Amino acid sequence: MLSQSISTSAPGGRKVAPAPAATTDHFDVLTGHAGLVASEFIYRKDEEIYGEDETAEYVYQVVRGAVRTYKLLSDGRRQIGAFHLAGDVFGLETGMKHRLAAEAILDTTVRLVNRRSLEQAAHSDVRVARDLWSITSGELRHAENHMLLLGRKTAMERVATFLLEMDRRLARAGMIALPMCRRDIGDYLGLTLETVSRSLSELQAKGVLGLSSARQILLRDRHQLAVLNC
Amino acid sequence: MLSQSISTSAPGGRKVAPAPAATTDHFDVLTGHAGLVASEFIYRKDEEIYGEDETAEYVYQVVRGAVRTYKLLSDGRRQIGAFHLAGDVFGLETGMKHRLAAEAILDTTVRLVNRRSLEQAAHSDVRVARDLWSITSGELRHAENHMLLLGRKTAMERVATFLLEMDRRLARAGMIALPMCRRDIGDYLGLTLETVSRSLSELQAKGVLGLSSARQILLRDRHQLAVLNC
DNA sequence: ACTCCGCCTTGATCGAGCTCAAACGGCTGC
DNA sequence: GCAGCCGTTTGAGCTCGATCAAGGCGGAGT
Repeated sequence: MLSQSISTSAPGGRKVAPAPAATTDHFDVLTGHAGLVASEFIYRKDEEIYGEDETAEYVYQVVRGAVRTYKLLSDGRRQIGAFHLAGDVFGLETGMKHRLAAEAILDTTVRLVNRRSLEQAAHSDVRVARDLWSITSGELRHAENHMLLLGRKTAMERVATFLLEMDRRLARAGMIALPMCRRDIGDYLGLTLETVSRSLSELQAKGVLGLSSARQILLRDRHQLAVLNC
Repeated sequence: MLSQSISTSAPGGRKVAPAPAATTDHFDVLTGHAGLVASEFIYRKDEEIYGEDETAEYVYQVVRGAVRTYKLLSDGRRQIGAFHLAGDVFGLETGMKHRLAAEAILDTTVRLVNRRSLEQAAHSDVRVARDLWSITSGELRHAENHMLLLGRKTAMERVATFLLEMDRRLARAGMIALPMCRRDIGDYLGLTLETVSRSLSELQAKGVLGLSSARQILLRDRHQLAVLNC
């Protein structure tokens, strides 16, 4: 089945969304400058956006939805490197290939721009070049923090750090509406889904958070989480 | 005691090395272009080069020796993010501050260049801008691979990956001469020094490697290591 | 040559998180 | 309204790597 309601042209065999087949409007977060052609696509839940080691033709920005990027070991063990939420850029590379695979966590709209035209813009506009570097640098900062988490934090500390990150990135009206399942969280934190579930239950029992449903979280005591976060 | 044999001027209160107080020669790996003033410094074993959250005034390149960059938790748990060996650039940031601390693993000579002058060069020369981005992107690639290691690999797999990385980066005449102690390796791999030691002993017992001394390693069966590395 | 000290190895035990298993709950489609 | 299913929770037992402990080894300094 197709990812989009109307199919027109397609990069990499995928189908183009109807309305803004080509716009000169934004990709603001990416470039801060116009002159680039951006298209919108919709990926369905669990659909692959690109694979590991696939040639990197496009750079992406999440419009609506959420994306996970990950690496796999040959036996199926998975490490999610990052979750990308509305506004986030992903898939930006300096080399030829994507170093992680990317999948939609739920039905997700992305804006994408040709990677070569972006590099061309960077060639003529130093501000674009600086923006590209800044995006990669931001990803590196996240990865460095995450290495500390994966290498040295306890399960409870990992979950606390995760909750504070999600609170910062997607809290609306004090509530966190998680787009991802427990397995995704586990594969992000280097834990099993059972350990994630147990940690959340323990935090709920202690009154640190409230779970109105499994994916609707209310943080009641951010200070306590921050202590766990070290 | 001072880090250098002769002291002259000093950035950040440190003492300048005698010979090349200012050269227009290289920092080749960094810029690929001249016009930048680079100084050389010597740091002694275990000396701090910069601290976490310290203002980033300089970008560094290892000339001789080795450097570890790391983050600490409040209780002293440490995660080493990377080892930087001869030729490697480190300390490059887009933000104001260093996100990891840096220490010399042993007596180490570094070349350093003012961060602002480097950014200025990037402003006028798009190739410099591209190089800076590439360096950060290379660090990100390493961090992404390391997240997979820290989140999902077993102790033996981590040690195997480490050995292959060091073989690639510093093998001379088929031998690996490790500059770092077992604790450093453990803090890099998210293990204890005892587990690192046990893993190496086991690999030696299996004939995969030979230890002429604790830090002199001969890889006898790279294929077996590659299998463990997945 | 000897001693000291830091680094490394090895052994014994412990425990945090994993694995295996079962039951629960909420959503979807009939 | 009901059945089935997927995601989640909870329980029980196990295992890998951590912790605690004791020696060994080799290089630096006297």
